[in-house]
Amino acid sequence: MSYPTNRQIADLLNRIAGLLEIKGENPFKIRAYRRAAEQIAHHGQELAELWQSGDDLRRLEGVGQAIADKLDELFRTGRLEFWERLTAEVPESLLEVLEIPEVGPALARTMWQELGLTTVAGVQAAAEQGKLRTLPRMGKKKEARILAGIRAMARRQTGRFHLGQAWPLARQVLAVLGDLPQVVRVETAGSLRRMRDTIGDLDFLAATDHPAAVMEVFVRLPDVAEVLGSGETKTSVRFKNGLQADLRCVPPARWGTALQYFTGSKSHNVKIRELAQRQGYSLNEYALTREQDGKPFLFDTEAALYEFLGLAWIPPHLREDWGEIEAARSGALPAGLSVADIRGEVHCHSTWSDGRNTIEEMARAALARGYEYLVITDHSRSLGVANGLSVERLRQQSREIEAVQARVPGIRLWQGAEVEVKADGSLDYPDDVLAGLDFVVASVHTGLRQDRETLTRRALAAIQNPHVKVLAHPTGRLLTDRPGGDFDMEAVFQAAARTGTLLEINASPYRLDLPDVLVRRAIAAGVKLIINCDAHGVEDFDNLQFGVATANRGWAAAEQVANTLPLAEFEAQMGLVQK
DNA sequence: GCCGTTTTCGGCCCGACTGTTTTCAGTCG
Ligand SMILES: Nc1nc2c(ncn2[C@H]2C[C@H](O)[C@@H](COP(=O)(O)OP(=O)(O)OP(=O)(O)O)O2)c(=O)[nH]1
Ligand SMILES: [Mg+2]
Ligand SMILES: [Mg+2]
Ligand SMILES: [Zn+2]
Repeated sequence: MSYPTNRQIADLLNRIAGLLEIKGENPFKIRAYRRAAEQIAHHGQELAELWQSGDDLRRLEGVGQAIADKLDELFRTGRLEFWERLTAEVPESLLEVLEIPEVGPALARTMWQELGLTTVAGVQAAAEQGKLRTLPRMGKKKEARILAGIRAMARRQTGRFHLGQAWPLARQVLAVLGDLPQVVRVETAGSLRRMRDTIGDLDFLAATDHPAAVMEVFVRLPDVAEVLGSGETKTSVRFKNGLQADLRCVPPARWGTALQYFTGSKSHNVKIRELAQRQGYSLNEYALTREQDGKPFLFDTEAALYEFLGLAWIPPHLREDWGEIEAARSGALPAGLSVADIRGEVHCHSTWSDGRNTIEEMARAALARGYEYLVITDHSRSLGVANGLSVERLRQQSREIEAVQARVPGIRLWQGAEVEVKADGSLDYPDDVLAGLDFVVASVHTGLRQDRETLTRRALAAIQNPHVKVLAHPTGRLLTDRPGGDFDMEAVFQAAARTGTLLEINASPYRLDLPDVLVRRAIAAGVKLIINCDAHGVEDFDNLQFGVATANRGWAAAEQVANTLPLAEFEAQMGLVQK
């Protein structure tokens, strides 16, 4: 029997919240379900394991007696009576209706009760026939907005995007807005500033006394397909590629509070505002207002605001309500690391397999970034689609790397390989070949849909192989569609901690693997990490910032990341021979 | 439903934009 994962539990609690909302339940109860769901989704250790070892699930924030009882029932029986009763009362398909932009719980309820609509298709048909406008507080315009929302959903333009799509577009927008004379300051906010692994929309904050002029430029940006809304201080657009963007404008004097607000996360904001309340203030994006006399306090910087509330400035990537507010109060925020702390990488490709640049070009690009070392790890022989190297070609490549090393003496090069972990757990080169390599990185690329036991056995075999120094992209997820394999990550972490095998934080925006949540859990388990761009071309080294952000979001410090070590120490620690 | 540097009961963040609302509800940030 397999237990529900944290993700599945969180989804269930969110679905309960949605149906309760349509039912018209107490909004605070609904918030409680959503809050529990979020905390559980962000918990690095599986609740099923905690439950099995007899831990009290109420230790999790947001989980009290009622939800703990439900989890207990779920783990014991695989069912939840409360959910079964609820779905008997409120059709589950209404949750899809709730997904339609512009359709909230109130409208979902009236459409269901007044018109018997319970599906997206039904709502669409009713809207096309002009039936929705007969409902209270409904009219032609609202009906049209709903139809547009359904079409956007059908074109799959309402999902989430990875950083590789969001980041470049955001830089372009930022450059245009930053050049305007009316703009005093402009910054990305929201999940992009926090560097979440996926981005729902782009958020921009501009400090200006002329918001209309700035928003005018914003809606005329080249790739804007549609203006979704535009008021005095805020405008939303959708770009041609489906990404949405919000621009919020505030007077320059409000910058500190506004940036804090618009950076989020939502649950972080709620907690900060509750903290302000307890201290006798009310906080919004404009000011911190003293309740007793209505005196407003304005802040130029976020740091000044956090300090006023008795907190250290919290880096945006930590603002997820994972305990960062408590840590900021007690001076226990993680030290973190920056891109400049990374001294080299041990996982990259060249034209020898599926890379776009030669070994020399990769070496020179790494050197130009200030790297002290680089391991070339082309694919191993069984990965035919990626032009994996035969043993013979591996030998030839070794001579090529030596030749490049002679031409590019400023950076230490080693020959490694990204070696397939085959379906039976064996590696793709024989031991003597592995022994001849300076650095072996192991990857599970194939058979990621195998069952938990098989997959975990493969990962453990790789970690325990004495030649393997790194397990690359450990979960195998691909953003934004493919979830990782069903590995027992707790077993993976324990094995890696025991053997000292490094777990990768793959910085590719398609992967970010380990994900932030698991980085945090891995660190707790004593695992050492390493951040690699898995560069397939020189420009991929720019992705390092995403990997570093993922480490930071997982509360890492430099000492837990092996490639923050300078060359000599790295060599010593990795047992690399001096040639 | 959860929770406690005033509380085990009584609170629970706060504001922008839209539409048909003639005084504000709903949705979203
Ligand atoms: N105080 C408060 N702030 C909010 C609320 N909803 C959103 N915000 C703030 C914090 C968010 O990070 C910011 C931008 O909102 P978004 O909906 O774009 O969320 P965010 O960018 O965090 O995630 P996303 O990737 O876009 O889904 O606005 C809210 O209900 N209350
Ligand atoms: Mg956003
Ligand atoms: Mg937004
Ligand atoms: Zn690779």
